[in-house]
Amino acid sequence: MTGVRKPNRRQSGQPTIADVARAANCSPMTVSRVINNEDSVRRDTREAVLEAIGKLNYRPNRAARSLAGGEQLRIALLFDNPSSSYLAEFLVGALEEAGRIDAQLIVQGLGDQPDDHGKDGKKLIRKLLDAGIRAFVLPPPLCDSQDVLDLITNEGGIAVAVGPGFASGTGAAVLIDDYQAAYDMTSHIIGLGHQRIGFIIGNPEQVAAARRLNGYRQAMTDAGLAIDEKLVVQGRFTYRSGMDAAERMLSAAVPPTAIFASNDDMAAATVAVAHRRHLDVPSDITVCGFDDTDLARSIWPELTTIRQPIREMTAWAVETAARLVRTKRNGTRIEAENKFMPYALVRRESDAAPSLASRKDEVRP
Amino acid sequence: MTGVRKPNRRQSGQPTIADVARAANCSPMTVSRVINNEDSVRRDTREAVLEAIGKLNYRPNRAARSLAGGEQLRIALLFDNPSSSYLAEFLVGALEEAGRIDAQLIVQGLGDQPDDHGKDGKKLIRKLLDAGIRAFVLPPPLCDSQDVLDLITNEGGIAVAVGPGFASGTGAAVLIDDYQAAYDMTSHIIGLGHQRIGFIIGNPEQVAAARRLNGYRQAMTDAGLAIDEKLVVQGRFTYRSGMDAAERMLSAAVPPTAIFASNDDMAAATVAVAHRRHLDVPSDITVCGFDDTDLARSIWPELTTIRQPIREMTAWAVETAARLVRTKRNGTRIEAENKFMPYALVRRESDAAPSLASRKDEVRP
DNA sequence: CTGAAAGCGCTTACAG
DNA sequence: CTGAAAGCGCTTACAG
Repeated sequence: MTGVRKPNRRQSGQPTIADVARAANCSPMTVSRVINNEDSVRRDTREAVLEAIGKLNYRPNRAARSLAGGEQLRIALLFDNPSSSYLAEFLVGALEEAGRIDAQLIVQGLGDQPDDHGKDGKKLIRKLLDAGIRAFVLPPPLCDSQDVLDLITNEGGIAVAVGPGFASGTGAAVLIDDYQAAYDMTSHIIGLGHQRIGFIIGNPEQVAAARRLNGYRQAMTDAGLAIDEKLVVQGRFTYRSGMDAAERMLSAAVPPTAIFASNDDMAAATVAVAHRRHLDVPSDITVCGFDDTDLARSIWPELTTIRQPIREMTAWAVETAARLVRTKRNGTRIEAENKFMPYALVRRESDAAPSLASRKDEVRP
Repeated sequence: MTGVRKPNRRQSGQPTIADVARAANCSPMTVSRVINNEDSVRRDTREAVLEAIGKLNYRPNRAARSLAGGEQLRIALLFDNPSSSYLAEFLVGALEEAGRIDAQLIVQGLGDQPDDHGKDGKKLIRKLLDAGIRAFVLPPPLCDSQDVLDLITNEGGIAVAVGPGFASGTGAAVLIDDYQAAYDMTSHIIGLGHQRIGFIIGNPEQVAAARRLNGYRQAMTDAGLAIDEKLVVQGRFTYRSGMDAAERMLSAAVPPTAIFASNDDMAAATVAVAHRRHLDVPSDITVCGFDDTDLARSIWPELTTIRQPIREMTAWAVETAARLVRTKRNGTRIEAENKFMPYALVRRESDAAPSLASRKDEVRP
């Protein structure tokens, strides 16, 4: 009477798709369909399955899923950002999310040649596409390159941009409202009483840099303040470029009483230049940054700056990349998707009202 | 004559364990044994398998492995380092290696409460152990806590330390010779002509901090220079602690002509304090750091410092953690293992010979 | 709209 | 030291 004893190799004791099928009185196949959101399931069948899933607290086994599906969800995470504190946040956010959704992250830097990014990036992406990777998470300036985006799209890949100037037409993008953030910071500085406010522009390859510049300009205009074009200086988001820009501005016949650098590296450089010229920050000059990287708290005085939720942004990017790959595989059309995240103005010690000494130099409108 | 056509569901075209078995003229089982480093495989069999693996460029399918094995190689990567440029390097090294060996990384930060690390760390590690994770890669100061190490060992886990003061008795450690590196830097400063050289000590919880201090002391003594204990000041590896220490030293009746801060954050703070006091670096005072984080190149002047190969160190740690877990699973006894990596003194712009003005203040021995 | 069968690529549990 | 069989938990490819 005794049948062959089936060896039990189940480890976890977790319910399986078969358990759910039994509880819902259907086949495992139907459960699978419900899990994967296919719409060819009758409404009440679906509901019964969902109820069983809930009751049993069933969670699909990811390993089985990817083995059977012949897929392994691999997401390439390219980075190229000069700021390693940005990078650290970027990576941590991605790793946490990848762990959550069981995606494998392929992390690749773009080398250290500062001006070859376009080419390097395309070469690397081509290699990854050849290796069968279809999902890419791209930080700026890579995600601002239409060439790069086109390359990925043409090969059937998915690109999710983190912090671009605009969303790509074929993928998704997560960003903050750089324009509004710069507008807010500029208004904050104006609110302190400053009128001659300098601005250091970021890397011209990044659209976000232009948006920050526009925010500054509009805030100045809205406050009825004239913009002295000598005080709007091109930088490249690097420390070195910030030093050059600050030197130029502080050598002006009538120097600014405040400088808004469009990232923290350039703001830190501005503080260093000010100190070298024996100017106190903030009593002689206000300096504000953007990004709230570690550097903002690793210099003295600590920087007033704009904080982006970088971790959350990358996490969203990874999750979205995974989702879009699945969507695409199902043949569903993908709509461009933009996700705006909140930012915050973080006030620290590098800003203050202009001193009387500097005020008398000001050109009143 | 036509048999049943077997549907082919293979997607990737990647070679499987069966392909390797065919090429090596053995069973899949034997290939599996070789992959998993079991030692019950005859030498020439193993070699044939390895050759086939190499020739076919075979990579085990992760999903199949964890589905069949009921488990997945998961390595917890804990971090707690205040420096995000260190963290970025740390993560990139780990990710690259994890991709290579196909391990899943569980990345966890220890929160932001600065003084609760011991407790927090233990709690988190216990949670991870409960979740079945057996491999841990730990940076300082976590890896310097015997409590933490014991906890992991007692639960049958493996700990690999990155940059500890000493190797744990039950796991492995990868480090540089902090003592010798500090000795070299001190000798370098002495070689420039300095005699009053201050030193800022790091976090007392980290054994590496003490080693750096010892290197400094020995180099001074070997050069026949007296150490003024007023110029050996306790810091905590943070920017803030570096500022306090530098303030103290530069307020001394006879201030130093050079300061060797035992990490870059404290060195950067020292430069800021010097600037605030209108001292030029390096013409008025030499400042050197340790670690060569991004910060070293994000301030002006750029710091002369000691570079550690952090990426390589973490990569080794991940690889070793994976290897030790497998070894342990096989029941083989694990020997403590120490890996020393090379370091380099990177000379930049923050050091110079002492000026004549400062020389005349010096106490000649 | 639903299901029975076969298979994904590996490992466990035996057996020799 | 080596291998044949069965199974991990899911999905694909068919068939109705």
